[in-house]
Amino acid sequence: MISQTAEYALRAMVFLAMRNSAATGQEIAETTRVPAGYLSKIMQQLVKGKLVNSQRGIGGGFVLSREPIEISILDVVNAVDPIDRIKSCPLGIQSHGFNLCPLHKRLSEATAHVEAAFAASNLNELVAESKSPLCASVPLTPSEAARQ
Amino acid sequence: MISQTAEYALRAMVFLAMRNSAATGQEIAETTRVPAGYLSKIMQQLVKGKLVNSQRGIGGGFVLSREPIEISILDVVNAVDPIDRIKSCPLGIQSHGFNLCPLHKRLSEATAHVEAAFAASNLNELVAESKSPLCASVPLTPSEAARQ
DNA sequence: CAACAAATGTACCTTTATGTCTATAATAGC
DNA sequence: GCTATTATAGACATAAAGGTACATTTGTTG
Repeated sequence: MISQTAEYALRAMVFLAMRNSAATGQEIAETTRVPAGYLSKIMQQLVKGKLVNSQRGIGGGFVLSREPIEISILDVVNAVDPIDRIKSCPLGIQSHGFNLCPLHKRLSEATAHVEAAFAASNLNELVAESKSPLCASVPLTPSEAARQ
Repeated sequence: MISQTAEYALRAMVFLAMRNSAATGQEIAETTRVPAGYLSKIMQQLVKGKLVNSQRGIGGGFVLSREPIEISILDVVNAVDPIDRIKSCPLGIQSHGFNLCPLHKRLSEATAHVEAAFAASNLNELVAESKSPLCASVPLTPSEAARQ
C-alpha cells in the first residue's frame, strides 16, 4: 500500500509529534526501529519537504516545523514517496477527451479514496490515541523480527 | 497503488474477458502493450491462480477459467501480487492483544477499503462499460510512450 | 579558538521488481 | 512420425528500492 520508506517516515513523524524537544536521528532510529543510516536519508527528504526543521551540533536534532494537527499523513507520504494518481489512461487513448477506461477509472478512484483518507488524518490524532510511543514499547519476538 | 505487474495482469484479464475465443500470449501482449516475455510470466501466475486456463499448440492460448462476472479485480491482483494487509503492528507490540497503534490502524483501514472496492468490482463490469478493448484502440503518441 | 556533537552529503552494496532471451515440452494438423 | 505452433521454464540483464559506511559540514560549548 505504501512503501517501506513512507512507513519509516510516518513512524519518525509520529515519534516527533509525541516529543516537545528536539530528537536526534539516533534516538528516532532506535525508538522507531528504522535503520539509522537509511533514516537519515528519509529525514533529509522531510526537511526538504518543510515538514521538519533540523539543527546541527550539541542539543540539535529534528523538530516538527509546525503543529502536529497541521500535518497530515498525506503530507508525510508525499514528502518521501509521491503518490502519482492516474490521470490519463496509461494505455493512452484520448478519444474520449481525458476519460479513463473503466479499469483505470476504478484504480484511480481507489487511489483518490486513499489520498482523501490520508489527507483527513493528522499527527495529532495519532498521538492523542497513543499511550505508548508508537507501538514500540515492547521488543520484537524473533518470529516478528523475521517477518519484518 | 498497485504494482506494474498487477496493472499488466489486469489489462490481460480485461482483454480476455472481451473475447470469446482463446488468445495467444502474443496477441494479448500486443493489444495490451505489455512486454511479451514478461507477460508470459504473468500469465503463468494467473494459470497457477486458477483464473485462466492455458492450452498449448495450434489454436491454443489462454481463456478465462470462469465467467467474467465471477472474477474480481481483487482476484487478479492477489494472483500476481498479494496485498498483505497489516494485521499486527510492524513495530511488534502485542500488549493490547492484536490491537494496532493508531497509525497502523489507519493504514490498515485504508488497505481494507481498497480491498473491498477491488473485491466488489468484476471483469464483466469493466467490459460492459467499454466500447474499445481497454483503452488501446489508439496508438500512443511519442510523449505518452515516453511517460510509460 | 579547539574540540566535539550533530546533521548533511556521497559512494557503494544488496535485494527486489521488471524485463529479455533461449531452450524445452506439449498439442494439433498433416 | 514430422512439423509448426503454442505455453512453460529457467537463466540472465537492468533498474529501482532499500540499506550501509564514511567523510564533510555546521553549529555549540568550553
